[in-house]
Amino acid sequence: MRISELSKRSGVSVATIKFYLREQLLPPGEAVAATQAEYGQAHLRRLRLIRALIGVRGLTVNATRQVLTAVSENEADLHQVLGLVLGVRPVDRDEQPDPEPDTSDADALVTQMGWQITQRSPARKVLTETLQTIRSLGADYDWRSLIPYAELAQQTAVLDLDQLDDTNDPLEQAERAILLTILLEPALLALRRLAQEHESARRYGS
Amino acid sequence: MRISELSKRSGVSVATIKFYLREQLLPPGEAVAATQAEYGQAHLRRLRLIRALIGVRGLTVNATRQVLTAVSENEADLHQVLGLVLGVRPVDRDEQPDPEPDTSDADALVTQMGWQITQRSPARKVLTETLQTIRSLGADYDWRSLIPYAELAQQTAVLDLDQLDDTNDPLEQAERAILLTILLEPALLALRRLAQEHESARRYGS
DNA sequence: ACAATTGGATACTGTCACTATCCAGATTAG
DNA sequence: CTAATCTGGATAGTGACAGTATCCAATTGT
Repeated sequence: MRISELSKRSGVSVATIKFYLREQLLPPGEAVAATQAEYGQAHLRRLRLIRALIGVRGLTVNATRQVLTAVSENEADLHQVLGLVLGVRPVDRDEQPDPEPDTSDADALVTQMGWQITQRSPARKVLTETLQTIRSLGADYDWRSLIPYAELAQQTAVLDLDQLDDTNDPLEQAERAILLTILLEPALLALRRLAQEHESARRYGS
Repeated sequence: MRISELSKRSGVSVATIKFYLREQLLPPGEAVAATQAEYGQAHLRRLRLIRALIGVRGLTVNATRQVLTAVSENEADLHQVLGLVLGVRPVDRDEQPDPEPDTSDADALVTQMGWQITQRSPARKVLTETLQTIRSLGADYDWRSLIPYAELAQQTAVLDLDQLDDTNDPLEQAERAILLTILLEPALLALRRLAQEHESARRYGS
């Protein structure tokens, strides 16, 4: 398969495919001549995954590369892959992470829930920052307010991980981990918004 | 309070405040002379809210303006405010929404759940698109797979709306609606990631 | 009186995800 | 065989977005 066919089958322009090759999101095809390379099904598959992560979930190119390399370098160890995939920062503005970001709210919550989590999970920072922001807006809100949410999150996580046991192929597990952890996120937020709308209609509706 | 004091108290640069004024995210101060205006507590409060929506949640300036005007124009009707806030598109690339976006997956799910939702909720489209993407990546996934998630989302929504009943002031309710629906989103995703990491450690951990 | 600050207009910057153009070599249609 | 097309690779340009920076004349504070 040459680049133009890859483009046709994926619906991604040749220029964009070249861009992904340059950015090392897509591995180069097998060079068959100085100006000719061959691409396979794996490329098509990966290209679709890239489009999903960037287009649907809105990951940056950098974050996407982190996810993809994490998966291809650690296919064997599902727990490791999950850790790496989960460790990808939702927004990675700063290059230098602060040596000691404040995570006190998250720490308290994690302890209370009895969760076993590495200290450097970016989610800790996100959680603490969001809570600080909400408090700075005058609401009376701390980690205790989130405990009911945390319990629902735990049930969600059980649902998620159950679906990884369906298959035994490590590569497929790794890819499914991406789908379930990252790609499902917009859908879960959409579900919450729909449920909120329903609940709002039920309580205050005309 | 003049603009420089507003800047100091909010931590937002004068240039950026001017930008928000230009973009009509922040209402103009009370003009006291040709080159002098007075800002009050409401401005400070709103400025912090703007920063939270743009900085923490990553809304665009346009989406932020939609949320803020929705709130200030419909303070009275909480259900209406919620509808407008929930209707803000997470990403608003296209100006012209397709006349008939495919929402079949979401429709089936909404019906199954017995939810009462307007047809034009953007969440329907997000949901359907995400499912289509996941399927195009080869996974066997449809709206039925989301039912357990939808039930958890419903419980989440109940938690959310319970917290709006704490106060009776419409303005405060509207602002709290923003905090709970929009600003809490990154925190909920962070909670899910933490729970996933814990569950992964529990199942496959060292 | 005079340096500093203000609101407002205009122009500029940096980032990001592409997109377009060129080029020499390779392939294919006639 | 040759002409039109396509290829991978390098380099430069685009458009959207969220700010920044600079100027200006009109106030202020001191």
